Formats: sequence, structure tokens, C-alpha cells
Amino acid sequence: MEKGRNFTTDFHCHTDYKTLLHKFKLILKQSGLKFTKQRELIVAELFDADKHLTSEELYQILKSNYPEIKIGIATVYRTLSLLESESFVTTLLSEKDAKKYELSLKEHHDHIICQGCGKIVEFVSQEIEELQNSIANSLGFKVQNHSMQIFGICEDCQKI
Amino acid sequence: MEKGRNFTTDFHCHTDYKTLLHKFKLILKQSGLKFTKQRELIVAELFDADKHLTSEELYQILKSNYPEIKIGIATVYRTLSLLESESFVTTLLSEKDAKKYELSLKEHHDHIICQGCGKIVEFVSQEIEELQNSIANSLGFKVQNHSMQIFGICEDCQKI
DNA sequence: CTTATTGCAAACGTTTTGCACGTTT
DNA sequence: AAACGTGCAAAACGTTTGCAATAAG
Repeated sequence: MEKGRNFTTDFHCHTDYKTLLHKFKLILKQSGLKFTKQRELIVAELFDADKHLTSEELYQILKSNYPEIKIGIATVYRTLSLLESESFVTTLLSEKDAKKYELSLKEHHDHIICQGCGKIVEFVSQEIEELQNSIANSLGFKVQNHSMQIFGICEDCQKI
Repeated sequence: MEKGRNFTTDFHCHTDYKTLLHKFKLILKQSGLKFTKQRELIVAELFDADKHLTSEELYQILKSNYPEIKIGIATVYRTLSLLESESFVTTLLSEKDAKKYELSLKEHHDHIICQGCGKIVEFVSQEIEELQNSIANSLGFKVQNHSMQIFGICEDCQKI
């Protein structure tokens, strides 16, 4: 953690593509599901993506990167739902647009979103995490998950 | 704040209906907008509601409580958008359903949502608020707003 | 009398579904 | 061969919009 900061924006990606694919195949096998070309490419593109993707964005990327294979948007939706239910991807709800997905490769983190340009910065604060857990416990809840977004204007957009 | 807790679930509602309505009329007048029966009833029902409402729920309540007046769902959507842009209501995005609205009568607060029964408990932690602001500032963001939801299983649902 | 607001229905963007065909196991 | 997955098109869902009629200021 950087000096003087009570949070970090520095995440470690624990997983390489080979390990990820193996984990994915394992999940499929355990549920009696099949490993298809379409599912493979969806995971591959999520791995390569450097940002959160909507189903539509992912679909367009797949069509343009792999013109030789057939893919329908329904398959993208179905696969993302599957991945979400397996906690293989993390979902970000947005005010205006569609759901956005990213692989759950990184450590858990929260998001700060610029309302000007849509830029997303990820961060995690151990202090906040602990407070959230302590609050939920006091209220008798067993925590499954949480999401926190800060909405604001980033440095660049403030200059405009 | 209760002893031994680093948060509170005890909010004060600063505003009675008369004051609320006056504030609403003022907003309308300042924007050159008109005070209509439909807008009045929407605000009245939001005031009476003891939970977050979707546009559809609010529409159904209005039709059943006031069968004598005409109301269309488009008006409910338009009015909620107006109220949202004036920060008169607070919006809660949900994973599955539509947007949910509540009047911004209470102090700012966050939500913990039971995935079993949908129950929503509101809370606020001054410590978390301060940490959020300090993180955003360090990242160069000017904070406009933030939302935090914890998802879990409430005490009752854990027994089932 | 002017302007904003309404209800309606049609349009919209996102997501889901039914189905016949294809692929994986 | 059996079971699951696929693309396609249609449907579903929440939400927005164009419009002619209506109500507020």
C-alpha cells in the first residue's frame, strides 16, 4: 500500500489463462455441462479485456475477432449468466447502461466511476471491508457479497 | 448511536408532508413546471410508502387507491425521473428487478439487502463515509454521490 | 391564451425463451 | 446415442418518446 494512503489500487492477478481455463472446465464438468468453442472464446476475451464489458460489447468483439466461428448474442448472455452464478465473473450495475462484467481474477475491490467520461478506477480499503462485515454481523446478517460504487468527476473531466 | 456500535440504523425524518409538498411546489415553480394532481399523488404515495417502490408498484398503488383519477405509467416514470434529477428521491439499482425509489427525506444511508426475502435494512456509518471521501479525494475525484449495498441472509432466513 | 402535462400506443434497448438443428461427451 | 448447447427469431421486460388532447398558470 502506498505511503499515506488508507487504501490500495494495486491488485494482483493470481491467475494465468491456463489456470483459468482449467478452473472453468472443472466447473463445467462438475455441473455436467459441456466445454464448447463459444464458451472458450468468451472466457478468452474476458481474460484479454482490460475493462468491464457489456454483453453486447463482448458479442461484437467476438464477431470481429473470430469471423470464422458462429456466435449468437443469446449464447453470450447465457454464458455470462452461467459465469455469474459460478462467481466466475463479477457484475457491475450501471445507472444508464447495461450490466458490465469482468472476470473475478483480481482480489475483491470496489469501483469509483466518473460521471463525465465513464472511467472506472478500482480500489480496495481494508478498513471499509472490516466495517461492512462488522455492521452486517451486528444486524444479524450473514454476508454473501457487497458492492460499493462512488460516483464523481475525475481529475481530467474537472478541467473541461 | 447505540452503545458499542460503529454505525446507526436510527434515522430522523426531518420533514412532514406539508413541508415536503411545499418544497416540491417550490422546485416546480423555480423550473417553470406545473403542479398537477398526478404529481401530487405520486409524492403523497411515496411519502406514505414504508419501503422502496418501483415505478410499476407505484403505478399500481395509484390506480387502486385513486380509481377516480386517470394516471398513465408514463407519468409515473416522468415524475420519478424529475424527482430523481432534483434529488427529491433516491434510487436503488437492483440485480434482478427495476429501479427502486424512496423519498430523500432521511439522512443519507446505505442498504443491506436479504437475498432470501428481499428485506432491506438501512444503516449509516460515519467512518465509512469519511473513508469513501478520503479515497475519492486521493484519486483526484470530486465526489457526487455513492452507493453501497451489502448482500446477505438475514437472521430470519438463516433459520429456514 | 400560452405552455406544460397528460394518457395512449408505439418504439426502444436489454435480456430471455422456444425451437429445430448441431456438438460434445 | 443421449444430453446439452447453439443460432435464430420472437417475445418479454422495463423504460422512453411522439403525439393529439387536456389542464395549469
